[in-house]
Amino acid sequence: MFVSKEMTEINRGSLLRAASYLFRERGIDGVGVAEIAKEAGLTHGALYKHFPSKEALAAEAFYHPVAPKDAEKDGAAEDREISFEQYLDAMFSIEHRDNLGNGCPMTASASEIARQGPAVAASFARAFKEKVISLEASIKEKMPASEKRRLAVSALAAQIGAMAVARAVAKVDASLSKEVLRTVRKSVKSARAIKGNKAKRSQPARLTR
Amino acid sequence: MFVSKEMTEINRGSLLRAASYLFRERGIDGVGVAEIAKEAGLTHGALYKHFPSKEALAAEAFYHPVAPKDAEKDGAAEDREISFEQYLDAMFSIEHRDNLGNGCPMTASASEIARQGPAVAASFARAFKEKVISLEASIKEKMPASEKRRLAVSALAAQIGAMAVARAVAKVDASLSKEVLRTVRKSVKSARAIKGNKAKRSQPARLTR
DNA sequence: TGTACATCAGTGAACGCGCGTTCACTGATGTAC
DNA sequence: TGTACATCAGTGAACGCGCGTTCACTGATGTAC
Repeated sequence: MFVSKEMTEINRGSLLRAASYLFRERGIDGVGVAEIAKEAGLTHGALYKHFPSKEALAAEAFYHPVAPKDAEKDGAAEDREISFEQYLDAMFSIEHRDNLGNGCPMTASASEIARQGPAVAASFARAFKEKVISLEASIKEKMPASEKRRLAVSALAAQIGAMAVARAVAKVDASLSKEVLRTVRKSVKSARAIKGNKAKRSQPARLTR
Repeated sequence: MFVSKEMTEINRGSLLRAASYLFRERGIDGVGVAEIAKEAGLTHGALYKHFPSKEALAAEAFYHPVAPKDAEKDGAAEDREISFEQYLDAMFSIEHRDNLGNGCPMTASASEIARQGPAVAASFARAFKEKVISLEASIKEKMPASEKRRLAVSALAAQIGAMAVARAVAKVDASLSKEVLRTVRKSVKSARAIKGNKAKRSQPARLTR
């Protein structure tokens, strides 16, 4: 167990991957460093040779979430070429609710970020903005950039809220849990359709000004 | 300090009020029993004469949130007669972000409920449903009940998500924090306007079927 | 290429800390006489 | 109405526990000769 340079980097990657998965699944406060290290096949002591603190690890894990096991080396192969519609279907699905670990990194931790340190908050902000940009790019309808951004921000916020509620009540009121996901998805979708229509009418006039 | 029957009930109320405020402000995991008891002017030991556990206290505090200091005895004087529009303005305001303690009981705790026990989850579900009903009632536009419910559920979920994000990034990116609140509020409002319009056209046909 | 030795990732016991909870004790309240 | 005493809300020290973090130690790695 006593470790070549190559192995060191692999272990660091394992720690990040485990942290990324577990934080997304159960939130930052919901997982301890010991469990993260164990999941990575190490002890908690080793974790502190790679990261100065749990907060630093959390900040980095949020900064660039790591794919679970089948790591695709070729860059950002994640969010490639899926439509806004597909995004929404995936975001608000029951499967996503029950398997948040591979989903968006903000959902499970959302309401506890305010209690974390500034490094985590900054990382959360960055992750949020990137996701917004990624969402904007998936909107194919013609509409002003500001409308796209509004749609993307609203969709993300709605997803975070809906998922939090859906998970909170899942065990105690399964039908409410499903209703929330279904309902909010529908609202977001119809907002897009309508804004798309509105934009088609109003946008040319705006552009020529 | 050693307590008449009357004083006992007052103290119980103080504990509930302190818990309700602090849980709403900082989430269940963000506050300890000692702080709650201190806020109520008691010690943590006394708390366990009134509630068997922190979870039981949290469940009850969620069940019927208590007004802060100026306790209005005359029943549910809270949500009386404000319009959906005003609801939204209050929900998505900066003031609400920075003073969640007197706001809706779910926002600060949203993403940590899934880690709490079933009593808290049940209480959360109940609080959510009641808030939905209260919101539905504030929608004056003519539209099918199902549309009202969709609007109410979506507005609440969006608020929970937007507020979580707004609070998370408030210290680290103030403009993003404001943008999220403003943007999501606008989306919810326009969804209402549009659904209202759509409903006016399609609802009569639906009713006669 | 072979040998001696410094490096440093990883180990696991131990630390301090705050948490939720328990419990022996206190003494004003409020009942029984 | 006055006295004796059981009740029980409140106190605060103490409990066990899990947390994030530290640290003396280990021993394969990989460099210097």
